[in-house]
Amino acid sequence: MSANSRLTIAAHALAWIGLYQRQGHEVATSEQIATSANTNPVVIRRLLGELRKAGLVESRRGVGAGWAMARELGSITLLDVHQAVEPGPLFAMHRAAPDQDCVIGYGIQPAMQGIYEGIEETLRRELARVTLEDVLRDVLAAPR
Amino acid sequence: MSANSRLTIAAHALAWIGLYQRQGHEVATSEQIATSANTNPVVIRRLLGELRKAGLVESRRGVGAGWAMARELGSITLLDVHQAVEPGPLFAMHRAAPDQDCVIGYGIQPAMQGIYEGIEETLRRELARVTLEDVLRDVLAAPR
DNA sequence: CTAAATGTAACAACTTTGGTTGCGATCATT
DNA sequence: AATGATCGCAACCAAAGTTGTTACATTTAG
Repeated sequence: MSANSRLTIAAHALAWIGLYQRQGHEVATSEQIATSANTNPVVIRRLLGELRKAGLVESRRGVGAGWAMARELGSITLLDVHQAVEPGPLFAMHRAAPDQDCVIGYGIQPAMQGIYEGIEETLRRELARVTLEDVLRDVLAAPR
Repeated sequence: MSANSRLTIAAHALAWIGLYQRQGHEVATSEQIATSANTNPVVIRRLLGELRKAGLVESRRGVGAGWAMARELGSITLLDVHQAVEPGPLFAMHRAAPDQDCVIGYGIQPAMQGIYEGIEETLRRELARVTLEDVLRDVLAAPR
């Protein structure tokens, strides 16, 4: 699987905005976040754009533009973030439909879909147990 | 990600071999399995090659060549299969190291790694609950 | 010796991911 | 009204991963 870094970067950006606001600032810019995450501002804006669609952050344009949390860090879980930035299932089915004249080919997809559904439900439950407040706490707890 | 179909195809191949052997055959060929899975024999051989490295199947060459289970279906879990064919973590870190002079940039990776480790452990536990015997049963239980 | 299948390398097509550039739209401040 | 910083978004690119395909040497029972 091509593991990607979307969830990591999204959590990074949200923790950054959350901390920055607690330090008294109104909004954070994609440029500031990109510097911290060592990536391009457009990458950050793309991700934050999806998080805005999900209602997790807000953006302002014009003078004093930037990003702010739309909800408390403690009320947002990694599941919210994951669903906002990571579409699609964990495991894929066959690229081309298997042979329907074969017993295995006929039954394999419903079988695996049922199994995968249970696994993904467990994954969702686990992601939902971690809030951005937890993430920020862990980040700040790093030694030195 | 990019979700891929390795685990699905591997489970398909193993269920096919297992059922075929229960029907009294010694070995199954990559050609037969590829027909059922609607893919190329080389794709199947590649996957089975990794499963052989993991000790789940055996292969014979020469006349009467093909593949056979090395262990009982009931003793192999989807975790075994997953670990054999899907290397790497579920979630990736930043592509380039984040800014170590930033509090968030400094602490984000250890924080997320700790969180991800817990989630992946849960995923492993869940995969380990399903055996290939369960998969074959579900496959054969498909209606019609 | 032969035929059938594995083992493996090489390559192509396609998709995903992340990075980059460019530019119009926005808007508080002046 | 002009300005300048920033967002919003489209377009494009490079790198990597996935799957399919061809080719061919190797193996081995009969």
